[in-house]
Amino acid sequence: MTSSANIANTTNTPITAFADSEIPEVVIRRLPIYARTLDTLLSQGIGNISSNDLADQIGVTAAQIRRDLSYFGRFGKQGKGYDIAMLGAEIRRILNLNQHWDVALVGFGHLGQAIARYRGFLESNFHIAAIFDDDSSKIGWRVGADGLDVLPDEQIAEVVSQRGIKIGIIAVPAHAAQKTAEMLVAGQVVALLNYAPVVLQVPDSVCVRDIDPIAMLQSMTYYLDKTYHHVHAHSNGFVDDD
Amino acid sequence: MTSSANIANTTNTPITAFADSEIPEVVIRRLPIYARTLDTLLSQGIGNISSNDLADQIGVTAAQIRRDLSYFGRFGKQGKGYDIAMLGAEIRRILNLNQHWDVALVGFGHLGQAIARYRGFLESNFHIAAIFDDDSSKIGWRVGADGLDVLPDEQIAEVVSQRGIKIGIIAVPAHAAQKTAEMLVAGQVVALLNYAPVVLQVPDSVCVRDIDPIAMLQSMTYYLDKTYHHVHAHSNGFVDDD
DNA sequence: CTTCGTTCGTTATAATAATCACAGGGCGAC
DNA sequence: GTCGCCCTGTGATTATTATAACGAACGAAG
Repeated sequence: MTSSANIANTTNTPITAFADSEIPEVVIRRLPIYARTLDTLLSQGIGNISSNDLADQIGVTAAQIRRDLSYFGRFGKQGKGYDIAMLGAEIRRILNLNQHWDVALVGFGHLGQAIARYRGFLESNFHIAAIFDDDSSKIGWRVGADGLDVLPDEQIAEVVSQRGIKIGIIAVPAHAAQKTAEMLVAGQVVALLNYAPVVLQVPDSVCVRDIDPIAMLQSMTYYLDKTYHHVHAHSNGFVDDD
Repeated sequence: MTSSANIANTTNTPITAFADSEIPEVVIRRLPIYARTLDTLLSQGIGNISSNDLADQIGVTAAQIRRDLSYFGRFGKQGKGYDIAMLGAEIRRILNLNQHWDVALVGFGHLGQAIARYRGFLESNFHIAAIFDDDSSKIGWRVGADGLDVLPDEQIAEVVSQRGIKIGIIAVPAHAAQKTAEMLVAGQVVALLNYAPVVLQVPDSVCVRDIDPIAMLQSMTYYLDKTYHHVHAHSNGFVDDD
């Protein structure tokens, strides 16, 4: 059975099988932000923090943080707050961030190359272990420090399943995204990070996250125009009153 | 008063002033996907569609689509469904997508350059109208078809406010993101698309959307390991049983 | 040893969002 | 016309998520 991935990964009820746990998916999505914030605090030499102060840093309520964490255990001390190093480690353990995760990148155009070079990735616990493209002129390129070859996309399923890669990044044009998703799924990939502006149809067991900057901008202009519709100054100096 | 932007732009209740309308923000976030899907259908020569069929395409329920649209009016016909061209136009009107929006891009490293080149942007109704960087070696670069100059970031507030730019894209390293946000806000920008992995502290009146691929991956590995923790095949052919 | 201020974990409550379900409009067939 | 089917829009209901509130734990100070 196939169901399409949730819209822009917003609140949408995940009827999906990967999230049938008792812990709400929204909570899981907040954990990486908690972990990252704790890392920052730790690097500033701070040893512990109350849910209140942490909440201020992150922009949520203290109750939400305490509630979120309570799904997983009791990590704080009354009167004291949370030990930052310990809580960070706990969250990373919960999210399985203590291991490195191999990732397959499909699409090596501008976007794919930018992803491959992105410092955030290089510094993370995710490692691009295979790169694919359908453009024969790109096949065989040597990429990065570990000399990765760009492989033809027909090999996705075979290579990915052979290497046990469970995470795929889709950085292909919209028209090729669904096909790409299917090839990755055929190779037993169960998590997809999708940069293509399409709603992927994948089995319920596959977890999808969409990165969709245009949709984000478009959802913001809804609010924008409430105030800025009538007079819009352009860079040519003229004023455009529609 | 300043509040930090909501976590990863997930469900979080928007206490923020920009969203104090009666229409839920989650609904607004779905509209761009509806619009895009309708565009695709239209380009396939389909003239109208029922909420049921549209729901299948998008991966939501039909009731949700009907309910979402009902916030804005009555666009369908009983027994017939929605006229695709008309509904698409209505949604674009609601989202203020009928005008072009000038955008300021801050940060012209790998990421910023990839954004500037990204086809999705070029084809959208958003137009990069100013580019800033703090690296003096990049200042003065001529960029793109319209010969944009890369400007020093001290000029952000001045240039952005003078040109009436209301949308900013933050593509700077994490450590510079907060300062960048402040400069943009000082220039009267009211919508921020933030690629930096930090929670921005901005006034309630400013709308922020975060793009955070690492956080997305990290939230997916929570589910992954449930099944794939014990045996993790590496590309070297060995099997790593932790 | 007791008191006091602090802060957690958790239960109870409120707010939000999604779904159900159905009345009624619309259209084609006959 | 009227029957039957399809499909919308929306009130009612349920599910989910966030917030509030508070008892109990901890530690410092006297």
